[in-house]
Amino acid sequence: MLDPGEPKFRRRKADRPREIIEAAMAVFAERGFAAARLEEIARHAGVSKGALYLYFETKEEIFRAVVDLAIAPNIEAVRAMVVAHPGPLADLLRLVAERVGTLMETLPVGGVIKMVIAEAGNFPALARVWHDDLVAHILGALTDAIRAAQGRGEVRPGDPRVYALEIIAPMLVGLIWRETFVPVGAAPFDLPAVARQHVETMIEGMKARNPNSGEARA
Amino acid sequence: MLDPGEPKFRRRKADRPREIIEAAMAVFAERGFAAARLEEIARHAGVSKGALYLYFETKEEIFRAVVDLAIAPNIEAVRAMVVAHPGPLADLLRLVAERVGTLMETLPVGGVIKMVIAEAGNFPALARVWHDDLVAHILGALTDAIRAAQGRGEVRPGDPRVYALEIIAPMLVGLIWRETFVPVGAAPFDLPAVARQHVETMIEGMKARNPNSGEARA
DNA sequence: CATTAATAACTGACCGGTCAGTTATCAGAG
DNA sequence: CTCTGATAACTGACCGGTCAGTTATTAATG
Repeated sequence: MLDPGEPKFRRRKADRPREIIEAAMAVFAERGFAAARLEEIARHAGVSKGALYLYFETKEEIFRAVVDLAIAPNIEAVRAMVVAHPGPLADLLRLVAERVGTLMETLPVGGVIKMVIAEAGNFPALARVWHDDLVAHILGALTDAIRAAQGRGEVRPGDPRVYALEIIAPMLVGLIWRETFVPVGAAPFDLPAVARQHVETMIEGMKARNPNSGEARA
Repeated sequence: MLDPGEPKFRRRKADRPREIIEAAMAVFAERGFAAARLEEIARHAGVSKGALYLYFETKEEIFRAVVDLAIAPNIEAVRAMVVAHPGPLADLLRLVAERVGTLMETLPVGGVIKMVIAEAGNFPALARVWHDDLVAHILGALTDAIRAAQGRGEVRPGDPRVYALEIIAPMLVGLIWRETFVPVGAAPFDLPAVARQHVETMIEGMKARNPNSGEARA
C-alpha cells in the first residue's frame, strides 16, 4: 500500500500558500465558512491540518486570503476599463460584456461571491471591504459612464445607478445560478451568451428615443 | 429584580410555532444555517432551547419550516399571474413589476434567498425543492410568455429563457444587495423604483424593431 | 548533523440534542 | 369562589460529539 521509497511528505514552503488558498476556495465555496472543515481544506491541499497553521494564523485569515487574492485584481481590471473608456456607451458595454463573459468562465468567482453573500452577517468587515474596495467602485464607474452618456443625449432619463444595477445583475445571477441550482439538476445558462444578449437588450432599452434632449430630468 | 406576581413563562402552544419560525428566520438570515445558534433562536422567540424541540424535531426541520412557509405562497401567486395573463407582454411585465416591487418590501424574502444560496452546498435537497417547485416554475412561465410574445412579433429574436433571466435578475440582486451590503453602509436601492425602471428598460430593449417579422430565428 | 517543514496526537470550547424536574393552567369538587 | 389534583407546556443543566487551534515528535533536506 505504501511504497517505502516514496517519501511521506515533501518540503515545499514556496508553493504551499497558493495550494492551500486554492483548496480553501473550493471547500469554502461548497460549504460556506462555518461548515467548512479545516481538515477537509488540508486534505484538498495534500497536507495535514497542522501545516495550515504554518502559513495562516486562523481560519478567518485563510478566508480573507481566498477572497482577497483570487478575485480582486481581475474585477479591478474591468473597473479600470470602464473608467478609461471615452467613447459611446454602447461600445463600452459590449467591451465589458465580452470581458466579463470570459472572466466568469475562467475564474472561480461564483463561489467567492456566494461566500461573501452568505457570510456577510458573520463577517461584516469582509462585506464592507468587498463593497468599499470593489463593488462600489465598479457600480460607481458604470454609474458615472451612464450619467455622462445621458449628458451626451445617448441614454434616456432614469436613475443611472439603477441602470448600472440593471446591467450587472444578470451576470451576477447567472453566476449564482451556476453555483446554486445547476448542481441540483437545473438547466445551466451559457454565461457569455447571457452577457452578449443582455448587453444588446440594455443598449436598446436605454437608448434615448429622442436623440437631441441630453440632460432631461432624471 | 423578579416580580413574583409575574409568571416565569406562559403556555401558548398555539402561537409558538409561528414565533419560533419568525425568530429562526431572523437568525438564519443573519448568520446562515451552520453559524445560527439554537439558543439564539430560542431567545429571539422568548422561549428556552428545550421548547424548540416541543415543536420541531431538529435544527434542519426548523430551517425547512422557515423556507417553506414564509415565501412560497406569495411567489406562487406571481407565477399564477404570469400564466393567466393573455394580453401583450408589456402589460404583463408592468403588472408583475408592480406586484413584485411591493412583495419585496413586505416579505422577508431577501433573507431566505440568501439562506438558500448560502446553504445550497450543504442542503442540496433544499436547493432542489426551491428550484423545482418555485424558481423553475416562475422562470418557465416567464419564458413561455416571452416566447409567445415573440410568436406574435412583439419581441425581437433572442433566447426567451435568457430574456426571462434578464427580467428577474435586478430584483434578485437588489434583494441580495439589501441583505449583504446595506447593513455595512452601502447606499440602498429603492426596490420598487428599480422594478419600475427596469421593466421599462426591458420592454424597450426587447421590443421588435420591425413590427411584422414574428418567429424569426432564435 | 543541524535545521525546519510537516505530521499526528491532543486539548478545550462549543453546540445540537436530551430529559428530569418545574410551573402555568384548568377541571372538578367542596 | 376556593382549593386541589392532573396535565402538559416549558425550563435549564447536562452529555456526547465535533472541530479550531496547539504541541511534541518525526523526517526531509542541505
